[in-house]
Amino acid sequence: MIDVRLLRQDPGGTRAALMRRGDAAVGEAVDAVLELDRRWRALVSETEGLKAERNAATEEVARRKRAKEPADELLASLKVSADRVKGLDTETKALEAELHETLLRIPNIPHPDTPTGPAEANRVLRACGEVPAFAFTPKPHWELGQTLGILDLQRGVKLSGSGFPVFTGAGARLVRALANFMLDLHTVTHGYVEVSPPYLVTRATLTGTGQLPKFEDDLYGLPTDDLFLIPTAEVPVTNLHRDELLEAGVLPLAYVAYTPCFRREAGAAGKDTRGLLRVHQFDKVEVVRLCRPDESAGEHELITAHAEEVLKRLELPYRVLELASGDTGFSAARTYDLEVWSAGVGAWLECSSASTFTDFQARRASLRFRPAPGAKPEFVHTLNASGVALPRTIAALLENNQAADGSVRLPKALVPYFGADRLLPQ
RNA sequence: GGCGUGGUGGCCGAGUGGUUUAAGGCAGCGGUCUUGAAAACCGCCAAGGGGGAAACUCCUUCGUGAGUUCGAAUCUCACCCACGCCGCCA
Repeated sequence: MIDVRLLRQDPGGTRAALMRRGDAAVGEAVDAVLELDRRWRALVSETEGLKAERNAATEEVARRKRAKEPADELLASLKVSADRVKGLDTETKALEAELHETLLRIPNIPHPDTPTGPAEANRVLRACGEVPAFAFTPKPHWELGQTLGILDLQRGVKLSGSGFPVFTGAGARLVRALANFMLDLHTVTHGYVEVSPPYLVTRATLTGTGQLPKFEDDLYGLPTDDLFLIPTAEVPVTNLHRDELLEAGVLPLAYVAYTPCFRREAGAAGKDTRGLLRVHQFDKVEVVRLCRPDESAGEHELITAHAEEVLKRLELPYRVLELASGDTGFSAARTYDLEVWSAGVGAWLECSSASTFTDFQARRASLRFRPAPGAKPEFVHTLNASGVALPRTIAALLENNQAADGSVRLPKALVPYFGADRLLPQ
C-alpha cells in the first residue's frame, strides 16, 4: 500500500511515477483516492469537533451527578448531538472503507532506476555461464523426462488435470535432492533461518503481501473455510511478523522456506506451457528478508546474489534482467529476474524473481520496527527471491546436460544429495 | 463437532457504567549515587489519525462487528481466535 500522505503532498509526481506502469486504471484509482481522501478529511474534521463538544458536555454531566446537581437540560441537548455524531461516524466509516479498498488496489511506485515501458523494455544486466553447444539436436525436457522414466505428465492429467506433473523414481529423488541442496546452501552458507509454513492462508495474509484483493482469480481457494493455497512461500513467510513491532536489533531478518506453490494460471495452453514450463503446482525454495529502509538497496543486491549462487553451483548458464516498470509485479518497486538457459526448448526460462517491495507490503501487513529505543515505530522494507523454483531448473538441468545416448549428467554440487552423477534412460 | 474458560499497551497483568486522562510490574530511556558498573531511589515512556508554520491541540483504539446509554474496557447479541476437557483422527 502506498502512503496516502505522499499522494496528498505530491499528487502530480506520485501519479506520474505510478503511470510508468502503463495501466490507465491506476490513474483513475489515484484520482478516486485523492477525492475520497479530501472528502474524508473534511468529514473527520467536522465529526471530531462535534465529538470534542460532546465529550466536554459528558464530563460536565459526570461532574454534576457526583455533586448531586441537576443535569436534565444538558442530557436533553446531548441526546440530539449524540444522534448527529452517530450519523457522521457511520458516514466517515463508509468513506474510510472505500478509501482503504481503493488504496489496496493501487500498485507500488516503481523504483526511479527501472526502465520505463512494457516487458520489451526489460534490461539485461549480466549473463553468467556458457550456453552449451550440441553436435545433435537437443531434446526438450518432456521427451527426456519420459525416456529417463522420471516425469509422468499423462498420469498427472489423470489425477488433477494439466499442469500437475508427477515425478517418479529418480525424478522424485532429484526433486528432493535439489530442495535439500538449496536449503543447505541458504541456511548454512547464507545464514537464513529455515521455516516450514502453512500452505493454506487467510485473506488477511494474502492482503498483506498484495495478492488480495486484486488477484483472487489467480489463486486456488477453499470457499468452505475461506482459505487459499499459497502461490508462493513469500506469502506466509513475509506475514510471519504481521502486526508486530520489532526491535531494531533483530533486523535484518532472513528466512528460507521450501514449499509447494499453487497457481491457477488461467489462460490457454500452448507452447509456453508445455512440460514443466508453466504448471499449476510446483515446488520452490524462497528466501525472504525484512530490513531497515536504509539497508534495502544493498539487501536487494545481496538476496539476488544468493539466488544466483544456486544457479552457479548447479553450473547452469543464466542471465539477470532488470524488469521494466510495466513488467514489475503489483507489490514490487524493483525486480531482477534470473533466467536460466534451456537448450531443448531453446529459451531463457525465468526461474527466480528477486524483488524489493520497499514499505509497500510492510504498510499492508503492519510490519514495523523501532529504529532506536523510545523512537517512533517505522515500517520495515521487505524483499524476496526465489532460490530457486524447481520445475524450470529441472528442465534446464535435463536439457543442457543431455548426451546423445539420452543420458543426463548431474552437476557436482548435486551428486552428494542425489547419490549418483548421471540419469540413465530406462 | 460438543461443553467450559479466556482475549487489556513492546511484554506480563489489575480493572463490573462517569476522577481509567487504563492501576501495578517487566523491558527501554534520562537522572541521583559510584573510580566504573551493579543495586537502590527519582523521573520519563502506547499506537493510529485530524488540524496547525510551530508551541500545541483534538479524535479514535481494551479480539472484531453491531446494539443499549447523555456516557461502555465494564452491559447485550453475533462472529473470530487461543487454551482446557470430551468425541473423532494421521
